[in-house]
Amino acid sequence: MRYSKDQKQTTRQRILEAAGRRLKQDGIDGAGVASVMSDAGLTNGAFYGHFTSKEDLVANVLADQLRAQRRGFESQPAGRAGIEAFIRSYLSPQHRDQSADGCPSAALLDEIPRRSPATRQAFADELLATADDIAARLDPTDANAARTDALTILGHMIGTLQLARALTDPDLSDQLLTRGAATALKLLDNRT
Amino acid sequence: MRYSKDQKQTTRQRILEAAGRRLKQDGIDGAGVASVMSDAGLTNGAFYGHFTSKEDLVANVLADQLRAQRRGFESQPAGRAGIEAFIRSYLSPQHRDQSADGCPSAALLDEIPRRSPATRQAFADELLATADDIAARLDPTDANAARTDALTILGHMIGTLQLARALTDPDLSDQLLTRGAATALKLLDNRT
DNA sequence: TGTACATCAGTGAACGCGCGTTCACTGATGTAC
DNA sequence: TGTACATCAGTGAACGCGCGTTCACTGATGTAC
Repeated sequence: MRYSKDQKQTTRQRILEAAGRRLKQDGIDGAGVASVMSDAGLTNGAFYGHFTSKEDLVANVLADQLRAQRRGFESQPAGRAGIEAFIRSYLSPQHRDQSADGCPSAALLDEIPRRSPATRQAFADELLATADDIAARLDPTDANAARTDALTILGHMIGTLQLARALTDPDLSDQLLTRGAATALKLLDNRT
Repeated sequence: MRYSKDQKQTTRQRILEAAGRRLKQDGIDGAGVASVMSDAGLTNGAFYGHFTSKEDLVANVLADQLRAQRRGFESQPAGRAGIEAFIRSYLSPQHRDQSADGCPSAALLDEIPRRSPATRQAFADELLATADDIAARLDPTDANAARTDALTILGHMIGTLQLARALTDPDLSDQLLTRGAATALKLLDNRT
């Protein structure tokens, strides 16, 4: 069958989104091409019309997910208030309980160093773009120091969320999220 | 062949150690039973004389790795100085570059929530034991608040190390480690 | 003390299965005349 | 405008491979007599 003009791009995006959810839910190694394609309402074979390999998909999914997250951050209120809103929603029980819809870094960060150089670079580039978005609100006068501070806050948030997800005691996990968010806010205002 | 009295225990420990390195290097899904056994100098078949399944191995490896890390922490100087030494060595370039010999949480934390309930519980129990060790040095008078603070510091350290490993720019990664360590020490002394 | 046997940690080939990937094919739509 | 053909996104069966797991077997050592 032949489809309308931008059908292929639409399908590609559908695969990327289905893959985003699958990878974040099951891990990169745990998410098979067949299940991703099935989630996207397609069959195996169509995959290689859109991506050259699973690793090519992984790189594109990570970039796509990080861009989507960045768009979410950019839509927050300007300045410090936007960072605060981002931190509070990031370290919320909802985010903890909805990995498939959540931050790709929290779901997959420790798997990144094991991927191909191209995948690692795609991830690093997009993550730095997010860090720079945060940095621009932290301190527009010293981009370099602000970037490192933004990365430090991101690392703190990612590690806290991962740990909250790993704990089996729900009350303790809630307490960690609350404490972690308070700490992140403190890092915002006390950067020296 | 029949072996000396505690040969089996020794072999089991050898498998656990080989598996620890493999899992931390290749991820849980990425580390096969055959390669673990080969690393331990054994063949496939012997595996099931020691563990009932790969998942059984995973739970035991995580517990074993966390206990070993805790022993390392306990051998540090007493009090705050010991925590400081722990933080500095944790957020060092050496630790970043030697995942196989390093912290199991940094290598595997985002994979824990996808494992079986028994594995998750084993991980959570041993991690909390470490958190309580740290907490005891933070504030012996309020164990509950200190535990949450210890978890917050641990989450911060784990996320920072993971992020430093994921960055492709070595200078930026170094800066993040330095900044992350300074921040961790600040969290130590400024717990309110 | 010497011999026969039982034990059991470890061997290594084989199992079914799902993985990533390939490829001959389909068939609805756009294009040419 | 109507018909014939080319295009190409998607189908679905098949490929080799490595996975976790099973199992009949080996053979050095401990035990019994």
